Amino acid sequence: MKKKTIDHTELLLLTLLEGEDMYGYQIISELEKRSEHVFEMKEGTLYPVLHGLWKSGAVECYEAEATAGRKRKYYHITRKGREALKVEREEWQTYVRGMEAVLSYAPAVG
Amino acid sequence: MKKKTIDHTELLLLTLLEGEDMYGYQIISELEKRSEHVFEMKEGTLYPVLHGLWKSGAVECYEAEATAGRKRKYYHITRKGREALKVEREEWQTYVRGMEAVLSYAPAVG
DNA sequence: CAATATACATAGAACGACGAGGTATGTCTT
DNA sequence: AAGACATACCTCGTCGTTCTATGTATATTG
Repeated sequence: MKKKTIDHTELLLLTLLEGEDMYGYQIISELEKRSEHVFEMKEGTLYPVLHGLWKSGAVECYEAEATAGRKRKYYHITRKGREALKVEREEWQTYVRGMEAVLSYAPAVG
Repeated sequence: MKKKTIDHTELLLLTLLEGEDMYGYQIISELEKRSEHVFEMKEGTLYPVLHGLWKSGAVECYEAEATAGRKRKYYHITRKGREALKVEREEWQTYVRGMEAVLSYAPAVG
């Protein structure tokens, strides 16, 4: 546990994209904002995962120009992505339930 | 997120050992029991982590005979281990807080 | 015009967890 | 008594995930 990993990266990304289409850089700043500075995702983490989601069909991608020549790649969640999100959300809940059970364990009498 | 990782292994082990001294095999079965079958830690995961905790001084180790020639290695949490546990417990809580904040995010009005 | 922020991307290293394999003893069944 | 199964320990190699470091390019600000 030395390393501070973020984990559940896909769950976080799909959750953000469920609300609205976003581009990479925006995802990083939104994630930091919404998590109240708990998560500071690095670009080296984000882009490979994002591309993986695209390859698996969980997100679609389109380019848009912001100002002048500044190009952004927006990502849009697909039906497949929403299904994956549902599964991962349930896995997360199971995981937390397990952790809480162990952390707050009180042995049964006897 | 294909792989079902246990993660936070040290936190789980130290939590168990805070309650009572345990030996490896017992840790695995206790963990499965207390987590309501969410965690099925493998020996290939457990022993390296356990040895790491020993090397870092978080646990002490002693041998005891169970029945006949059956030998068990019991692990006992140290003061150092309790301190580490406290830190990891706080890190876990921070992590969960961040996750919950993102997962249940409702944008502020405006 | 240099520094900083935005915006994308990848390669290599580090680390965690697992699968597969190994050793040995005790117990239960047939 | 043999074989299967559970207990109990252990390690090595692999794989997946994340980070660090680095690279490119444009826009803004001092």
